[in-house]
Amino acid sequence: MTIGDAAKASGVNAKLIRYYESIGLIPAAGRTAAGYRVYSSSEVNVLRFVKRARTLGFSIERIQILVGLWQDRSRSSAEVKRVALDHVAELEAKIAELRAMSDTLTHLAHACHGDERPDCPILRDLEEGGGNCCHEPPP
Amino acid sequence: MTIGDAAKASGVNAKLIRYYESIGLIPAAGRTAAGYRVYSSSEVNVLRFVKRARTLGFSIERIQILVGLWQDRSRSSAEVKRVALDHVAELEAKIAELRAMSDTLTHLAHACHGDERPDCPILRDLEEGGGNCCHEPPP
DNA sequence: CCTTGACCTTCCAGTCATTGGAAGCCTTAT
DNA sequence: ATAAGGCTTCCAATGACTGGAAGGTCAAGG
Repeated sequence: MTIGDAAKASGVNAKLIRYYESIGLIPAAGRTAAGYRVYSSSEVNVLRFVKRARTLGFSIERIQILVGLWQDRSRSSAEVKRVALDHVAELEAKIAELRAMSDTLTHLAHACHGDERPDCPILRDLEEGGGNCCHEPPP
Repeated sequence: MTIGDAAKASGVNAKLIRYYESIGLIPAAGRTAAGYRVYSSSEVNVLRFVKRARTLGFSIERIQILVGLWQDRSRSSAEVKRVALDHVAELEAKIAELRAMSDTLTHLAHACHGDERPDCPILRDLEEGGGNCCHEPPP
């Protein structure tokens, strides 16, 4: 199997496979006499594992850990679970951050007429730093 | 006002102010005889605007548009609203993506015993590509 | 007057996970 | 023989910063 075949079989771009090899995420593939990389089905399985993990948003660093655990017969499921839950915590933090942004902007956009006039609460918020909301009376 | 003062006043790092200038997000500041950048309060206002917009997750590209609209007296609020809603749409798309990841992983982690044994549904999912979920019977 | 320390300047490099391109070699088919 | 397509390496770019090195400038204190 050449790198192109492995790419098709795993769903990971050939370019990306080389990159993963270069950063040490996957071990260096074998080579033909001409220098072409050669892949076995077990190496394709690793690539598929990596791809699925990326799809779930794991960082390369954590995927390295997961691959290590995957190939370690004496692993404990607790280790795997901890890595996964650490990632979930990061995802939730990011979601909360984006949620706050979206809610604020949605609120502002709702208050904006969206017509041909220049007056706009969105710009007013950006101008004032969002410190004083239009709905809260001054103390 | 030197760049350090402007940084304190705006909340934007001096290094970042230079970066914003280098990419053309803000116009080049005036200079003293010695070459130090000089800022007026109106320039600090622009920096604050940019900072607030970044806090809301706007890209530099969109902030450029927003600053332009902000300083355009003949703008229509509709234009501003469209930029904001485009961004909200992107935020929501990203949130949905992260939500899906988090939910999948939370589900898998829940199914994982998290003890000293090696058996782990999380690794099984990564291995199999998440294609066949444990709870769905085969057709 | 000189030094110290805090500022300012520019430029270069690295982050993260890719993606793109250029230049050149190898294999297969016509 | 040649053309197409795949493979190789290396370099550069993405977005939005952040860090550091090397050197110039300014105000205060000895």
